[in-house]
Amino acid sequence: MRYSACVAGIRERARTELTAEIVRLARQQIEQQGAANLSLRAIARDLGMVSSAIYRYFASRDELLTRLIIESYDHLGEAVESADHAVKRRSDFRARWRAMSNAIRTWAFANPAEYGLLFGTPVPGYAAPTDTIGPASRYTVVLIQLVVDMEAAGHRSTEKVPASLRRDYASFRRRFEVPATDAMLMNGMSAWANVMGAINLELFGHFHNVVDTPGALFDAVVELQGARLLQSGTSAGSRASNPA
Amino acid sequence: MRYSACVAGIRERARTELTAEIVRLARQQIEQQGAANLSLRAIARDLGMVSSAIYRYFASRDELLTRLIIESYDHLGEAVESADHAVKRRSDFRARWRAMSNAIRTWAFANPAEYGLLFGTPVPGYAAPTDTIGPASRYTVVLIQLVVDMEAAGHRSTEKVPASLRRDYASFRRRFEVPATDAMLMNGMSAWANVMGAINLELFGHFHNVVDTPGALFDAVVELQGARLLQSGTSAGSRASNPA
DNA sequence: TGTACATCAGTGAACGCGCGTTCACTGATGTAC
DNA sequence: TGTACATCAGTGAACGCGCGTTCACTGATGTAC
Repeated sequence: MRYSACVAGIRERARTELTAEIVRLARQQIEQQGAANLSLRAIARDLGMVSSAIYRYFASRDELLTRLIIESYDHLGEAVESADHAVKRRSDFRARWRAMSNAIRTWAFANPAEYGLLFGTPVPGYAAPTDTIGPASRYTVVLIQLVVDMEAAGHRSTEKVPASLRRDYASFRRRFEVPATDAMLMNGMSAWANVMGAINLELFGHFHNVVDTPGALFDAVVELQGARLLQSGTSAGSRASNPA
Repeated sequence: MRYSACVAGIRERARTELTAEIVRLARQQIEQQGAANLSLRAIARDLGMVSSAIYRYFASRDELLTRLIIESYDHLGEAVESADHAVKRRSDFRARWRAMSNAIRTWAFANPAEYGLLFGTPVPGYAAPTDTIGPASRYTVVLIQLVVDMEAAGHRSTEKVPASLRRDYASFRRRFEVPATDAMLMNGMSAWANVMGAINLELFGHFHNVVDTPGALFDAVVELQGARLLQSGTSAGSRASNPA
């Protein structure tokens, strides 16, 4: 048994390989026909297996969907993390903001169906289990960290935060141990919504007949939003207000 | 024949009524199970008719979908228009911005599936015909008009607009006869993306575990964005910069 | 090293359900003379 | 006002396809003695 644990058992290895293959085919399938039409039978067909065989690997269609969602969130998170980490001057907040925004958009356009799975219309009849919460927050952690770092570097937002949000932000700070003021959180979330909105509109075709080079519009939105993030009053030197 | 044209023919009347009924049931159906699962047979069942009867009213499922999309865009457009028109002081741009943003959100939450139909993941296999373009732009016209009115009142945005967008904005101005500077258009589109993003995130459940009163967050985002729209340098008096 | 048993991947048939679309038809409503 | 014909809404059966999930089974791979 120690032996089999080392070599990881030929059966066990086949198992993980086939599981991965199923997931890969599933991803390919939603890329082509949308998540709502994900079909276990079609996957089995592609795999050259009988349809019921899938049930040796996933207990149900929903379980497979959950796996896809979790992996997608993880891929997105990874992309955003590594884009941020690639910015060497950690105090160059504008560059970091640009990097992470572009990472989200790039990932979205490289994997439109997966993006739709995460951020589009929820799949009817599917209720996301709690296991998705962790991975779902991964890419947002990067955004939050940016705000926190900015604050640590002396940036202070002067935006007015409505009273109704103060309690929410207080519990948010506690839950995720985020040392950031209400105003900065506010600012960060607005920036987040801005980027996600621009991507949604572009990816789902709402820039047709509006603008011919939507990529440029996205860049401009990111620049504008970045400038606003930084423009918020800084109590430390003027280090952060150098324009692009 | 003049007679039948006046009373609009009993047959004709029955026809328009049944058509409306089909659309109503279709809308009800996507509200419950999503647009991807819209089923002609189910509608016929609800109607107490045989499934093939639907084909007397719609040539195909896609035609019905198109009808739903067009009507939804129209309802949204109507809601946004009347919210804007309800603001009596036309120069109170902040109030108008608030009114139209809230109208979009209110409509979205009152008709989540229809909103999803318009702004969520596109229905797989469905290609929107050109008839949808007009209605689709209806609500955006209201937003654009706000920007134009602001500009006419002396507001000037100082945002830098990247060269790559200038040609787009030039043709946009020409096509829709919109007398607004690049910078103002830029600003308006960013605001648009911000509102749509916030609604998408909230409606599709991405504020869970982030904030407990997402409505308040939306309001705050709208206020922030409104302030930014107005804060852009004004060359006329200070009339527009009165805070809420 | 070899035998007896347990695990488990994949099979094939079936259950019970869904769907969009076509087509020849009946019978009622409308139209023209 | 009455008759002959055309229009058209709704029927019912069929085509050809899809789906998720269950279940008793075979036969290979792994395990314990």
